[in-house]
Amino acid sequence: MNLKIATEIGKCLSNQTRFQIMEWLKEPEKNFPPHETLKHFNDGVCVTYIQEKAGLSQSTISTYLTNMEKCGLLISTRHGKWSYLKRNEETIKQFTDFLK
Amino acid sequence: MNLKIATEIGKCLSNQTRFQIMEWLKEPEKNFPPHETLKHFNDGVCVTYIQEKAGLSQSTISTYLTNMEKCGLLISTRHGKWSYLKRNEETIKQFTDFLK
DNA sequence: CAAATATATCTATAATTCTCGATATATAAA
DNA sequence: TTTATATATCGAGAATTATAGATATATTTG
Repeated sequence: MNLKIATEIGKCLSNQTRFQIMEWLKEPEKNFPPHETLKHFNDGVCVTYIQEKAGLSQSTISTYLTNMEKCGLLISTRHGKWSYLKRNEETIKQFTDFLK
Repeated sequence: MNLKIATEIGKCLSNQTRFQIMEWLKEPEKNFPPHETLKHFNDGVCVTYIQEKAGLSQSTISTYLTNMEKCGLLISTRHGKWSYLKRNEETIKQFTDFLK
């Protein structure tokens, strides 16, 4: 972890919707409906579910998630036409350790 | 810790200077000259020293520090005409626990 | 291959944040 | 009580971020 990445993570965490996404992804089963195709949450939650829950436009949420992945807060996995997002616990730990 | 305060902390941590102040204040003795009047760092570091180290204007740093105190990242203590700032480890822990 | 679906990117305007100089306030020193 | 010093607040223009609609790309399905 370095200062630049840490502040990029800070930017992602400076917005309530983005912070909430991090919270929601702690418990996908509790916060999202089951995936019809993918029968599990091993790789996280698809963009559409996150977008619907957040109530913002598709492009806005897509931008959020892309940036959150770029700074390492999220891990993105493609399965066919869907992108699934999950928390990157390793980076999260590096960030909190850096601050503490 | 709640979502609103957490995102306010995120805003403070979204800027390299502000994040660095948090880092500098981990080790005042190492990062700042000794205080002439106050002989210790028990209450942290005075605004002027932080301002000089950061290299930004007095008003900018004062605003930074005020906001960092408002969201609980820093604790401010007045001694005469000086304000001393130190990290608020309790809030920092609450924030990192909230994210994890 | 055409149509449908999911996601990503582009572009532009609105909103917010950055940063400073000017000024105000509080305290100490002369 | 005037002057000096440290910090806080105000006001404004510059810079950045927010957000959406339009469009592009990728993948699946018929």
